[in-house]
Amino acid sequence: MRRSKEDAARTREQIVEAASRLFRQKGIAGVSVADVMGACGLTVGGFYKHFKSKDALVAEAIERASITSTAGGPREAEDILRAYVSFEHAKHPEAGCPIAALCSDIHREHGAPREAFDTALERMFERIPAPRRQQLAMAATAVGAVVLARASKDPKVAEEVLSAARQELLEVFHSPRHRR
Amino acid sequence: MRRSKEDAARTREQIVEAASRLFRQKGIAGVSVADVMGACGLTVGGFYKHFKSKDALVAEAIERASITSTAGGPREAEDILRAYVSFEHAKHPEAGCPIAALCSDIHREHGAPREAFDTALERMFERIPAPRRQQLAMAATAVGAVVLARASKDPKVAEEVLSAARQELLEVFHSPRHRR
DNA sequence: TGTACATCAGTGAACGCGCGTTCACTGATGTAC
DNA sequence: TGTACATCAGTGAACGCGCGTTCACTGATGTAC
Repeated sequence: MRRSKEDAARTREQIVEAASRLFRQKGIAGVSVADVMGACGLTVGGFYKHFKSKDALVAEAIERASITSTAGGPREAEDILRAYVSFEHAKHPEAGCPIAALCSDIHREHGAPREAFDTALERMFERIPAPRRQQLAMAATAVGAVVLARASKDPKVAEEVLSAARQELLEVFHSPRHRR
Repeated sequence: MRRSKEDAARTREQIVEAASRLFRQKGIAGVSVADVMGACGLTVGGFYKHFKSKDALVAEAIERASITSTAGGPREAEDILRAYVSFEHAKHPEAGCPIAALCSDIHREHGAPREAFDTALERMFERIPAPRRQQLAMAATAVGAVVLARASKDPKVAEEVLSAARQELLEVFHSPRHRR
């Protein structure tokens, strides 16, 4: 039956929120529209009252994740870096960076999800207080470390990779080569 | 109808080869058993005369890619690095590093594919002539750069990321911090 | 070396299943009078 | 303010489709005599 405008808006928010967590956790192809709706206590059919297609939701979920995953975290560049390249982050993709979580899913996508990802990528670069060249190199190291840590079965190797990348990044930050 | 032992062995090789290229290009979930067999000019049914399951093929395909993707390339560490963190590599996942191609697919897999990937990962680390800590950090940067280059829609950004990572890696290689 | 038979690589249709999307329906909400 | 009606959020079944896997079948290959 029909719901009030406020209820409907709240439902829509819930769907984006759930999708944003589920996609990061299980990948885009690994989560069905029914999974997302189920996580909100709803049934599949209602989905299309809120979104044109699964792709439209994917795009919104990426954008949402790209904004909220950095909110409430540390403010200082070094602390952000330490939090990003951490075991905690590697262990919890559903609450973490959508770029690290979806980077190899995304290059098979087209249209809106692709563009949302590109925007998220630029947003990430901008958050690193360094000249462009180092923004890019540091982003590569940070994302690579998290992705490899997640990929390796052995948590000891995961921690090793993260710690190595963390050290490397902090050295770059402190080296005379690094100019703000 | 039945084929000679030699023909059958050749077919098996063909399947692994085709799978190894297709999985790297389109992801594990993006390639069906029928796709692989079709690429070899065969029909689906015959697949199970050669492999227990799709997963068994995935594991073999990863192992194969991990060995062949480095064969025939440059021998010198710096040249290997330059070839790895290149636009050419980013543009051709099907012939490149299976780790960069499948890193975010893999952490949803279990069993044999997972183990094959772990082995490939260790193989990659070992190929970098540096102390363990730097092997890991450099691998993270290299993989991260290729993955981000592939993820970004704009080829200019892709080239920027690769070039930044390449420079960073070469500096680490040449810095006094780097000890063989 | 020749013959009879078992083996098995490859075919093509079928299986159950889960997917994204559509649809007729329900009934509370919102609106026009 | 009260009433009649249109709207539309959410339901649950159905759609066509592609998937991994199974299966009865075919006929050349390999083997036992």
